[in-house]
Amino acid sequence: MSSLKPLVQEAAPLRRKISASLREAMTNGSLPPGTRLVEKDLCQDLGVSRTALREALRELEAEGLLERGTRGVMVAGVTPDEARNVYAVRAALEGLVAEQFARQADEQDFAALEAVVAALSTAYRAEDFPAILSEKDRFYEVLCLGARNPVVHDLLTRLNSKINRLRSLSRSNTDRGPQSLREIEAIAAALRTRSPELSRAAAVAHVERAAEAALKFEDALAKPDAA
Amino acid sequence: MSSLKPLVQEAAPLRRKISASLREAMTNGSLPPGTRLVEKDLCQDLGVSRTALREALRELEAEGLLERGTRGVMVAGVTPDEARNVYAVRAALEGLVAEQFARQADEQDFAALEAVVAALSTAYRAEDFPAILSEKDRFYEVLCLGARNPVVHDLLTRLNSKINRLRSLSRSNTDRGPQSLREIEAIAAALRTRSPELSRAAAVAHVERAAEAALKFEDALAKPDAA
DNA sequence: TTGATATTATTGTCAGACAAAAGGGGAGGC
DNA sequence: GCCTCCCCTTTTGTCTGACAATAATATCAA
Repeated sequence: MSSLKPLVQEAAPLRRKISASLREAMTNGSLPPGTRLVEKDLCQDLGVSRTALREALRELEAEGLLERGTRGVMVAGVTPDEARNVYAVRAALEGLVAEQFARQADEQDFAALEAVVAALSTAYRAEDFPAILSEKDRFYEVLCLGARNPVVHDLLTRLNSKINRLRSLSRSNTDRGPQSLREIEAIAAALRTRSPELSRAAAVAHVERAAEAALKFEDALAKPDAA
Repeated sequence: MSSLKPLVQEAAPLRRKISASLREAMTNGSLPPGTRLVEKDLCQDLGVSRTALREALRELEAEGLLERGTRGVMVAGVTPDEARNVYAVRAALEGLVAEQFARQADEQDFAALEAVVAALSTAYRAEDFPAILSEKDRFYEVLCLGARNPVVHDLLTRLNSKINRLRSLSRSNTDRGPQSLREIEAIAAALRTRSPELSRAAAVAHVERAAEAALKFEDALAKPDAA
C-alpha cells in the first residue's frame, strides 16, 4: 500500500483563484509595478465580491507582492538594490540546499533530478520561455525535496515571485539560455559526486551568473534616460 | 532639518491589531499548535466582525503561522526537522548580512550596533526574557540596516515568528544567557574589524549554538514518552 | 458493534450599508 | 496667474445579515 497516489483534490477556494489570477497579471506585465489596485474595479473585472477579493489582497500583501500606498494597495516594484539582495539571498539559500541535497538525497531524488534537468533541457532548446520558468521552479522543488528542506522551498518560491517579472523579461531579452542550461547541468553533475562543497559552489555560481545578467538588464531598464 | 523624528503614526487597521493579537497568543502559548481556530468564537472573544477577522487570518496563513485543516485553519506547529531547517537557513542568512554589514556599514550603523548590544547586555543581566527577545529582534534589524539588506530582514522576521515559541521556551528553560551574550559581543567585535570572513563566521557560530540548545530542548519536548 | 441517515456547526461567499479619510476641483483671495 | 481653503466625490475599512455547501456529529436501524 505504499504506492498509492496522493490523490490531490482540487478544491481551490475562490480567493485562491483570485490571488493566482492577480499574481499572473503581475508577472506577465498587465499589472506593472506602481499600479493602484482599486477594489471596486477589480471586483467588476473578476466578477467576484469585495469580501473574497480583499482576502486575496491580504494574501498577496503578506507575500510582499503588493505594498500599501496612502490609499489602498499598489503593485510592488523591485528596485535594483532589492534585486541585488534577492539574488544574494538566493545564492545563500540555493547553496545551502545543494549542500543538503548532496548529503541526504536518495536514488529517487536523483531520478527526479535527472527528469527535471531533461525537461529543462528540452524547454531551453525549444526556447519555450514559460516552460523554462515553470521547469526551473520545478527544479528548485526537486532540489529542496531531496535536501529535505521545505523551509527553503517556501522562501525561494516567495523570493522568485517577487522577481518573476524581472526573470521573464531578462530571460527573453538576454541570450544566456545555453549558458544557463550548462550551469544547471553542472549543478546536477556536482550533486552526483555527492560533494557538498562542489555542489554548493555550482549552485552559487549559477545564481551569481543569473544575477549578473538580470541586473545588467534591469539597470538598463531603470535608467532609460541615459540613452 | 535632517534631525526630525519620523513621527510614526499609529493608524493600525483593525485587522492588523487582530493578527498581532493572535500572533502574540500563539507565541505566548495560549494558542498552542494544533488548536483549531473557529471564526465565530474568535469574533466574540475579540469583539470584531468576521470580515476583519478573516482578513487577519489570511495574513497569518500567508505567513505560515496557520495551516489549513479539513475545515478552517489551525495553529501550525514546528516539527524538529522544520526547526533544524529554520536554524540552517538563519545561519546562512545571518552569515550573509554579517558579511554585508562588515563591508558596507558606516559609523552611524556601528553606533546603532553598539547601542543595541548594550541594551541586550542589560536585558540579559536582568534576565528579562521578553526584553531579550525584542532586543534580539532589534539587533537583527540593525544588522540588516547596516547591511543595506531589508530583504533578509523580512525573511528573518518571518522565520523567527515561526520559531518564536520555541525560542522563548528554550530561552527560559536553558541557561545559556551569558553564553549567548558573549557570542553576540563576538559578532559585534568581528564586525568592527570589518572582516567579512570573521563576521560571517561569528554570526554563523552564534546561530549554530542557539540551534543546538533549542533543538536539544525541543527533542526533549517532542518525546516525553522516553521518560 | 457497525452502517446508514438526519442534524448541526462552520466555512466560503455574497450583497448592501456606513463612517472616515484621501483626493480632486473649484471659488475666492493674494 | 498662483495659492489656499472648503466642498464634494471616491475609496477604503468595517459591520451586519444572509445563504449554500460541506464537514462533523448525533441518531437510529440492523
